[in-house]
Amino acid sequence: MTSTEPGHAPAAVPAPPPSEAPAEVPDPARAGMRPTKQRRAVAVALAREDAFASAQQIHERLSREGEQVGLATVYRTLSALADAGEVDMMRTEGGEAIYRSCSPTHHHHLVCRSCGRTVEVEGPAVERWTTAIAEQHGYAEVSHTLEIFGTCPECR
Amino acid sequence: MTSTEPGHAPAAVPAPPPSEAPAEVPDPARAGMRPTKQRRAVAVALAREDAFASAQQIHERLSREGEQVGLATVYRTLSALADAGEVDMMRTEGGEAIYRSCSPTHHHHLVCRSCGRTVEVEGPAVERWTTAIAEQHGYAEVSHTLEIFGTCPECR
DNA sequence: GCCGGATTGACAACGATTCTCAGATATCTG
DNA sequence: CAGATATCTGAGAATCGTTGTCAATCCGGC
Ligand SMILES: [Zn+2]
Ligand SMILES: [Zn+2]
Ligand SMILES: [Zn+2]
Ligand SMILES: [Zn+2]
Repeated sequence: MTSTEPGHAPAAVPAPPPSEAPAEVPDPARAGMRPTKQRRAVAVALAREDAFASAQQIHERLSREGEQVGLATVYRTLSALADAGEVDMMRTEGGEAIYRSCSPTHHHHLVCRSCGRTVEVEGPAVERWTTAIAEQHGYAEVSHTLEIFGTCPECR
Repeated sequence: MTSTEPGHAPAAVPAPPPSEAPAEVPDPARAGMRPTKQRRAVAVALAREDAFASAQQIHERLSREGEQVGLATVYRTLSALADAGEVDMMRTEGGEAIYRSCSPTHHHHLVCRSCGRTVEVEGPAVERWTTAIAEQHGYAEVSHTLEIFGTCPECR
């Protein structure tokens, strides 16, 4: 996992919040798209984000940091990465699409309603339950969505 | 619940899909809104629907059946009923808001990707799990969303 | 029936997302 | 490396679901 990091780790790191994993940078190429400068910029920007972000937010951040990427391109790139499974996509209560660079395995999210801080969670039991329920009712090709919302410790 | 039907039930009914509960009609009044003709029309239309429906769909159906209700009113009514908890609201993959008249208790949905046919499901274990996970991470005021998608028997 | 606040509806306004298409680029070929 | 070619980009127009505006209408209570 941290294998890409040069092994210079000092012993006294200030305890990086044990929670988050080192946000892997989504790879356009891996998604079968040409790795253009713009796409890489979007991927990197998203990887830096520690919460779900909308296309507009990413675009705004890129602009603010000098990276000139057209809004339409940001939309296209995020949408494509999501389709390819390189990033996770969910919708705000208002219906806006928001994206996040997550670990590659199937998981769900525990999201802070206030600051957006997100924890990835896994629930094998739930996975089994959804499949079982669906099959019980004769539904095939089962998939599901599951998100948990709450107010994180920092925000209380 | 079939009490509004005259009791002429022959023994050979084509097996009404044993699945569905008798869709209760959402009550505007119960939601603290004046029970106007338009609102009742929307409520009834929704209750008749056996799948999630969008504001536009409801509006279209009403128009087709003679009931003249402004599109804006349909939007306002559905949104208000949802806020009041009289109906369930979820979003399509495309972000469109869709509504359904459901049983009043907390539940989730098993939805057919193709025809929208919906089964209400309950999972006490999942409820407990989400709460536990959230508290484990220090998140408070926990809520969650969970939907299961698949292709129903009729659509295969 | 009459009054005042709630509701409606036609239409404008909005915000997010997608489309269009000419010009810039990445990749491939030789 | 140059040229051919398919892909990608960006600015702005266009879509689309949804909400805001506001005069006309309706509802419930007196
Ligand atoms: Zn994720
Ligand atoms: Zn928080
Ligand atoms: Zn429901
Ligand atoms: Zn179906």
